[in-house]
Amino acid sequence: MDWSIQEIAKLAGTTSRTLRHYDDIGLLTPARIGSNGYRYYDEPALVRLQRIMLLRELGLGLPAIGDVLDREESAPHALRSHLEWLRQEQQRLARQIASVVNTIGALEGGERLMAENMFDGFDHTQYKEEVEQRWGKDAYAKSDAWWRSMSAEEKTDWQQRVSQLNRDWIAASERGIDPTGDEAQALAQRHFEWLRGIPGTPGSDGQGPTKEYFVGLAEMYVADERFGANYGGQAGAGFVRDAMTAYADRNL
Amino acid sequence: MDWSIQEIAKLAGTTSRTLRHYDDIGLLTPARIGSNGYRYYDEPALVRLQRIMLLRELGLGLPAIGDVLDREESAPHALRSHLEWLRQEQQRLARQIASVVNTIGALEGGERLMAENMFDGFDHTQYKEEVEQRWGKDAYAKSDAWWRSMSAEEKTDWQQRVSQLNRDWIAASERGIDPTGDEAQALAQRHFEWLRGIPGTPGSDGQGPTKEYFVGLAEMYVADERFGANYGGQAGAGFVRDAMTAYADRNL
DNA sequence: GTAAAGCTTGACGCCACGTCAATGTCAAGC
DNA sequence: GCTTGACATTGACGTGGCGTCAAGCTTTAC
Repeated sequence: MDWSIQEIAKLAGTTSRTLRHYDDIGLLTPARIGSNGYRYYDEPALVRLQRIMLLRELGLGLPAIGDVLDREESAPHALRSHLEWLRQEQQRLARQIASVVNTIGALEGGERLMAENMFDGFDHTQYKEEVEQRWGKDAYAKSDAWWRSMSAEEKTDWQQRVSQLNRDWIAASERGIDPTGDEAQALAQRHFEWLRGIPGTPGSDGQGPTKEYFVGLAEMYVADERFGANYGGQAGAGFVRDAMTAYADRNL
Repeated sequence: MDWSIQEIAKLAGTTSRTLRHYDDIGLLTPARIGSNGYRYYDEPALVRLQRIMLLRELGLGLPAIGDVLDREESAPHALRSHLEWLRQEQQRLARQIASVVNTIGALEGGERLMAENMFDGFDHTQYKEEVEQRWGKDAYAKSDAWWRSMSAEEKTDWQQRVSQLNRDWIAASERGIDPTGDEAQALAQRHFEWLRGIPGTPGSDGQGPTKEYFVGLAEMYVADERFGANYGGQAGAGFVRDAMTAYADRNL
C-alpha cells in the first residue's frame, strides 16, 4: 500500500512542494518512483515524515534533521525523546497563557506591569543551542540509556507486553465486562505501568503518572474518535477510559 | 523609566536586530531616541511588543500584525482573543502528544500504523487563512461582541472588580486568615466568577471553569514565583492556591 | 475523446531576520 | 586623559524553507 505525493501531503498537513523539496535535498526519498516519474510513499516514509515534522517544530534546520535521523537506530526510542520536548512545549504554553491572563488582569486593574512577568513563557528560541546539542552529540542521553540498557530479549519482551496489552483491552471491552471490576482494573494497572516506563512522562522516574495526567490521557482516547481506533473504536475507547478513571480514583 | 534596546530584547527573548527591524518597518517605534541615536523603549512599547510576539506565534506576517495592531482599540480585549488561540494550541499539542504515544505503542507492538492517527495534531498551518480572516475582517467576533456589549460604566466596573480582587487577595493573605475559611472561600468564588467572564476560557459560556483547569491555574501561581508576584509574592500565591483548591474540592 | 486534476522538473521570489562591516558612544579602571 | 570593552548606530548582503509561477506530461472522470 502506498500513497501519492498529494495524499501524503494532506495526511501530514503539509504541501507537495515541501515533500519534493525534502526529496531534492535527500531528506525524505519516496519509497519508489513510478515509470512515469511519480513519487510514491509507504509506511516507513510516513514514520520518517512524522519525525521530520516533529524536529521541525523543534526549530531544527533540515540538514540537522537529516543528521539526527541518519544517526538513528530505533524510531520508538527517539519518539520518546520527542515526547519530552512536546511536554516542555505544553508547559511553555501554559506559562504563556498565565502570562497573558496576568497582563489582562494588570491592564484592567490599571496596575503597573511587571516586565519580567509579561514575557514569561515566550522565549521560544532561547534553548536552540541546547536543543542542537541534545539532539546531536548527547544522543538522547536519557532515553537512549534507558533503551540501550535493555538486552535484546528484554526489548522484544517489552514490545510484546505493549502489543498484548492492546489486544487485551480490546478483548475485554468486547466481552462487555465491568470496567470497574477486578479484571479491567488489572488492565488499567498494566497501562499505568506502561506509561511509567516511558521516559519523559511525568512521574516516569518515580511513582508513576499523576492522577490528572492519567485521567487526561484517558479522556483523550474518547474525545478523539480516530485516536480511539487503537482500542477497537469508540466503544473500546470508552471502556478504556472508564477503567482508567476508576483506577485513578481508587489508587492515585 | 525606559530600557535600552538590549535590555528589552532580553526581556522579550528576542534580539536587538529584530527590534531594529521592527523599527525600520515602523512596526514598533521606540518611545524616544536619544541625541546619540540610541533607541529607548517604555512600558507601552513593551505591551505592544508582547502583542507582536503573540501574533507572530500565530503565524501572521509583520505587515498583517501592523494592520491588526493599528486597528486596535483595547489591548485587554484583544488579548482575550489571543488566549483562545493559545488554548487551541495547547489542545493541538495534547493531540500531538497522544498521536506520538500512539505511534510508539503501535511500533513497539509491531502493529500496522493508521496513517490518519499518525499526524493528528500536526497541522499547524491549516487555519492560516482562517486566522487572517479572524484577525482581519471578523474583528474578534466573539471577544469583541462581548466587550462592546458593555456600557462604559460596565467596563470600568469590570476593571475595578479585577483590581479590587487582587488587592483583597493580598490583604487576606497578609492577615494570615485560614484559606479554607469562609472569607477566603468568598474570594475564591470571586476569582472563579472572574475566570468565567473571560471568553475562551473553558466553561466561560456555561457553568464556569472545570475543576482541573481551576486547580491547574492555582498551581501555576505557586510553581512560577515570578508570576505569583501579582499576589504579593510566594506566600500570597500559596495562600491563593490553597484557597482555590479548597474551593474547587468543595464546589466543582 | 476531452476536460479536469495531478504529476514532473526547473527557476525565480520572498520574508524575517542573521551576519558581517565600519564606525560612534558610554562606563569603568588606571 | 587614555584605554578597554561592551553596546549602539546604519548599511548591505546572505539565507533557509519553502511559495509560486511556467511549460509540459499522465492519469482519472465523464
